[in-house]
Amino acid sequence: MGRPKQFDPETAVEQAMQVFWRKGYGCTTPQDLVDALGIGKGSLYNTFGSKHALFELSLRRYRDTQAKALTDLLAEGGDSVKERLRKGLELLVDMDLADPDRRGCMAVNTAAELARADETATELVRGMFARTEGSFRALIEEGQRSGEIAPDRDAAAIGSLLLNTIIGLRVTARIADGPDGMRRTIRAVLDLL
Amino acid sequence: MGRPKQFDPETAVEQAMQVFWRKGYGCTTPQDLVDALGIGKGSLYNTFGSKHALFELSLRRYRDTQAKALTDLLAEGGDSVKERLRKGLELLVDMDLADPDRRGCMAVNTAAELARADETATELVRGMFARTEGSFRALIEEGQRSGEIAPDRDAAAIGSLLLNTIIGLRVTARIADGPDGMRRTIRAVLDLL
DNA sequence: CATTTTCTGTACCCAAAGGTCAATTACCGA
DNA sequence: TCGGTAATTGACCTTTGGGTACAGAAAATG
Repeated sequence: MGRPKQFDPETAVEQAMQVFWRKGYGCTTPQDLVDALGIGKGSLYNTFGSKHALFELSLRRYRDTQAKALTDLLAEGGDSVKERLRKGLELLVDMDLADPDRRGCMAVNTAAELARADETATELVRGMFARTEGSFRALIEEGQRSGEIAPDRDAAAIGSLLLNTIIGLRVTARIADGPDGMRRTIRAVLDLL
Repeated sequence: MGRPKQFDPETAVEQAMQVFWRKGYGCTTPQDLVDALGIGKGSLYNTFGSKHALFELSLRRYRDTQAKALTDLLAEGGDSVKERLRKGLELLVDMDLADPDRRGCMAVNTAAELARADETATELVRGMFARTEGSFRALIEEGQRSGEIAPDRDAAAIGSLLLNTIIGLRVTARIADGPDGMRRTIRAVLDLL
């Protein structure tokens, strides 16, 4: 009962996520959000309570859409493990560089901006990183079972290395002026596998 | 002539750098700076002109002290190349984790926060990254000359990989709850060399 | 239709950001 | 010792941040 919302909260969170992703938490103002969501400040605070609460929802949404897309991509069968790795990394770089705002990864940006200052956000980022690391590790283990990767390699360590690699790549995506350095990085890491 | 400054500007920049490093540019307020430098707001603006100008000085100072320390460390002779690499990476991780504020790397944090919004800062960060990448590459080439590293490896690509590795590590340092993941990453990257 | 309940838009609020500006103070050289 | 110059202090200013309060609007229920 009562008056129904004139806007879709999920859509609003999606739009808020885009803003936070581009500007970071600190540099996003209530005005930015009001403009982007196309609703009044009253509705915004009535629905979400605070800028921080909306940020948390945005970060969760990022996890459930963007971060999930990466793990799905890696889990997809078809090619060989190494080929999937190569495609995944290159797709990531291409997407990051194609973004006109060069936002990189929202989780990485949040880690750099809010670690130690926002425990909830930090924990969400930790979770995303752990999940991605697990996907990489599973992929390596699959490669070991199929004989594509030497079985004496430490799959967990290589998983950590691969997670670390994409974190670095997505920071670099924010400032790189071209794809060359990042492609070299990908080449090096794949050659070493 | 005229009244001499009651404070040392270099010391002030150093203190400002510590604040910006910890809080980032956006979250540092004039009040924070006034408190940390122990001078009045008038003196601050009279001497440095603006928050942004002081930030730029701080970032340059970071480059000339912190970033330089890393390249110096890598250039130091003595051990074998791989040993120097291992020591350099482990020292970096230990230092980052020992920092009670877990500030990570100011250049990396700046890239995540200000890329696209502050061209001067972005350019400074690019410069630091390029210099570090060059140091790594030089180290690899030294290892190739000494026969420690296979000469058919692409030294530039491995340099990119190593730069990318420490960028990732220093983001991770901000949120990691322990050293294990980072140590695994180091182990993996060294094993692969 | 009246009522209840929730949403919406506008006005408003306080603190702080980022900075400016006299008035004052301290030094240097003549 | 005194004038000129530059640094300092602290009050002040405007805008914005982040949010609240409220009056009215629009539905579900009876």
